[in-house]
Amino acid sequence: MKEIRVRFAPSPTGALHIGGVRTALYNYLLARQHNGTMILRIEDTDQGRFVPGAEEYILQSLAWAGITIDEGVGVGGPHAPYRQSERKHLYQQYAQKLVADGNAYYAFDTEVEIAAMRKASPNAQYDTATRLQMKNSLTLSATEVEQKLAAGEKYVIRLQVPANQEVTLNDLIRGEVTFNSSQLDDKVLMKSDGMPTYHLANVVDDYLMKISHVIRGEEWLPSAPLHVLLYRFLGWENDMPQFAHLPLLLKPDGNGKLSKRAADQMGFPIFPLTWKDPATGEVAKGFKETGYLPEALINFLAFLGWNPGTEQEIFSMDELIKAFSMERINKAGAKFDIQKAQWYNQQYIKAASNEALADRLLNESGFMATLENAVKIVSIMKERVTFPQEIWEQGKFFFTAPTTFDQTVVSKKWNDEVEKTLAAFKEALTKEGTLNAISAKQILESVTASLNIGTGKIMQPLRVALTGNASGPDLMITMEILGKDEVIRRLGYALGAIQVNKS
RNA sequence: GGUCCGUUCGUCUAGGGGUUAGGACACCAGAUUUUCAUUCUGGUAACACGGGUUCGAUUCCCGUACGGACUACCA
Repeated sequence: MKEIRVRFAPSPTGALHIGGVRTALYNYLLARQHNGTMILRIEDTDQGRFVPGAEEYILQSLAWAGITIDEGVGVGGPHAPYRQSERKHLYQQYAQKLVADGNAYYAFDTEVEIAAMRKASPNAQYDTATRLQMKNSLTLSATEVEQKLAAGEKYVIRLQVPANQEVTLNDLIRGEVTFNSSQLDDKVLMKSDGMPTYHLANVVDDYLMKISHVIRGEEWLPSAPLHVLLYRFLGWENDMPQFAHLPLLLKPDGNGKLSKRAADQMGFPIFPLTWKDPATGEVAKGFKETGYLPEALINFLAFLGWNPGTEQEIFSMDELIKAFSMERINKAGAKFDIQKAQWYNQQYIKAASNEALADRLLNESGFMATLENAVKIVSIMKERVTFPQEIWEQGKFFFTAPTTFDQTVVSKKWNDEVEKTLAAFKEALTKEGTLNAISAKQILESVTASLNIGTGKIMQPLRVALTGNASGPDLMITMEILGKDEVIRRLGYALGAIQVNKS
């Protein structure tokens, strides 16, 4: 079998969209499964849309997601450079060959002239039907063309699409797809600024870089026959890569392509990392900063449009690599269900090591704790949260003594009897040595037994006194983490601050 | 408008000429838990429609409807 060489080829026009991450992922999965090569090529042929920082952002995003690049921008390789702007000199010769062979031509039309042609009839485009009314090397004499070129007049090179030919491509996901060439327009291959368009550049580069599979979004399907024609005219049809057009990621509600606007409305991220638009200064929070674990996001993304055919839902990257297959990619677009993403994240948080989570707590929460305590806090909190930061948001009381107390519990359960019991508990604690979850429970039980009060009556008030909250993790372990002195201190404060219900 | 692609629970999907149409998320109920969350158990819920082909179609074929993508000197 031919060596698998795939490429992810984004253009640096802004932050990498989550759909782009999935495209990169599928490419990566295929490459890794076959010991192939994953290539990153930057398609920056549109100088007008270049956004500073975008390329670096793409690199960082892929790295965060765990998608490693074997060859390309950032790592180099035998086909360098991998930035199309730096390959500019390569494309002209292929355009020239197409012109020489009668498969492309020079066109000198102005924007205004083209607009007028389009307006003239309903479905007009620059194609076999209209090209002879336009200003190009097909309608101008050879000397006129020479003169215009010599005079430095602006021109583009357009593909001369043959009339009425069936162009069929075998898409790995959709099977045979056939187009009639008469529907295709004479796409611009070389722009007037000397840069190639996407169509020429991607065909030339994929050929030169020996790409075996072009895996890209479905939005490219309509222009795929054009690319087939290009391979044919360039004499590369036998080396043409296999095409696979991926189903689109759709908005969660309604229809249409998932967009930043839709994501903003629904309140979830759409970029892997936080992105600050250099032009507007607008900041968009990323999946990473929202608290998504890269492994969870990848697992979720892999399942949007693909599934292993088994009932297993949790897959590590290595498992995905083993299980992945192009045949099992779906045809229909998939709505982006952020709730499922959250569920995945929750699963991965629960499975994450306490050490790793403790590390994040210590580094990101701004709270101080011993490593031992951090590990304990994380181990009881991680079962209860979806995102890492919720561990310290919901566990804030571990670090800061409460000054306000849950009013519902106070008004319903705080009374003289409770106060007496808590005071006795506090008293009993002072006589103890070290406090841990087991001894805390024993002391509490002996106090409640001696005062003849049900444990159930005291638990909620005790929790409120200690944490301010009506609910939370296991109270005995909470006390162990707080430590004896702190528990006594908080009890003392609560006893003084909370008003007894006089009734 | 034109071209192309698509259509199984609300969502992601499995399945495939004869099935109680399976799983997961979400939702609902119950159990467990000192609380909340977790966990466990159970439940509601789907083959877009119309023709064919067939003994039989959700599955194959053709239409229709609906949805989407594309329709730039953007990728």
